[in-house]
Amino acid sequence: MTKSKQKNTEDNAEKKIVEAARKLFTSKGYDAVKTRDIAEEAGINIALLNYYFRSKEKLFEIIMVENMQKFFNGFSQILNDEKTTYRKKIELIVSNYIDMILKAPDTPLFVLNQAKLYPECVQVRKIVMNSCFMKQLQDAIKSKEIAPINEINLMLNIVSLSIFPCIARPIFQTGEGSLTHDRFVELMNERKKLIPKWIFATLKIK
Amino acid sequence: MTKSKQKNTEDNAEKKIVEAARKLFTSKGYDAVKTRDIAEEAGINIALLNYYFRSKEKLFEIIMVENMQKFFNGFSQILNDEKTTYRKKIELIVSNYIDMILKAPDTPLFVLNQAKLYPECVQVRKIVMNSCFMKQLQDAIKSKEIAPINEINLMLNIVSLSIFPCIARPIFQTGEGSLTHDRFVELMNERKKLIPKWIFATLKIK
DNA sequence: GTCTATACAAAGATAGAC
DNA sequence: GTCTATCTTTGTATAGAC
Repeated sequence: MTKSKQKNTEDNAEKKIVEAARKLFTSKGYDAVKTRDIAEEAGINIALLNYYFRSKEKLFEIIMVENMQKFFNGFSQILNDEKTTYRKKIELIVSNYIDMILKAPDTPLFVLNQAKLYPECVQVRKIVMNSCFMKQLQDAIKSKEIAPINEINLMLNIVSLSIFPCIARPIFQTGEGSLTHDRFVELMNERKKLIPKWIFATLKIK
Repeated sequence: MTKSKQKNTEDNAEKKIVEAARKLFTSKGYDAVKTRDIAEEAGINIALLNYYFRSKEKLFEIIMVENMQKFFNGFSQILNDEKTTYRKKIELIVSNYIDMILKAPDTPLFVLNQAKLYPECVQVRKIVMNSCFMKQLQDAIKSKEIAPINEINLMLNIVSLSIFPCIARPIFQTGEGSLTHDRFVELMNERKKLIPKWIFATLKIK
């Protein structure tokens, strides 16, 4: 079968194009990236991009779906795990997002920019409101274990504290005497423990 | 003086171009906006855009500076007001940002995208670390009035809780049974009171 | 100051050779 | 599958009439 003669090699053109597109689209967005940039980054000819993916738009879609999944998949799994407590879920959401951010620092801003353009593509509120996590939370409020809190507020707080620091990082990372990469990683790893503590403290307020 | 014959009218072309550019650049960014879009939005000919501003880039710079000032000016003023306590400063930062966000909801994401492209243009860490607010905070820690907390963490928490919800709004605002505009405004106004409470709660943790 | 027309440049997509 | 060459479309900037 001559068709699959390239399937075994690791760095074929198709793969290199996707990798280049992932890097560029994720960090700069659709409009700022030119097909010629992708071709150069991948070390191939522009014509090949169209040969494999038909258009810039189709290629972008692949990268967008990838990023959306990276951003939301772990999240909804954690929220609906019947075996963990709501407190454990909070810890897991935080560490899950911080790990993701340290590995793929461009993904959050990419996803948020995309979500602004196409809000209809992202359906998080429903996922959150119908989740196992929400039920556990409402039970804890009913039994007076924790003080009443608006569920949207709580969810916003958890993701804000986890994700925003990575988005705002360029603002805090100025020239001299500033937040180095290593220090930032250290800080975010500390926050894995601290954010759940802070969140639990807010749940005690009457 | 024939030169200023248009200065008095309210809706001259120059002004209309800036307004159109503000709207489009702030919501979509530099690359996604075409000069023809701006001209159409302003109801003028493309040629006029070049006549008044020489290029798309120069026009963009005007809008960028506007947005940066909108985002940072109030912030550094509040941080350095000698007459307010650190607790009052926290309340003011929160309500200042939430007010700004409700009035100009596109500005935060615009600024963060810009800051990522040109981190050297934004010098916030220095402003925060050398501020009156920081000194007051360190005094409060020394006198055991509050538990020790990393200053960067505290600052991150305050701005995360205030700003992120507006950036993440499209994610939570799905089709049916969802966060309407009015409900969002209400929620954010509630958060003006709640965020300082939450922050103060975290300052009590040993 | 404002418009029309147009030049000039960049970007996306395709045909056809190898 | 990959390249060169080229076409089309789109975007930016300018010249010149009114």
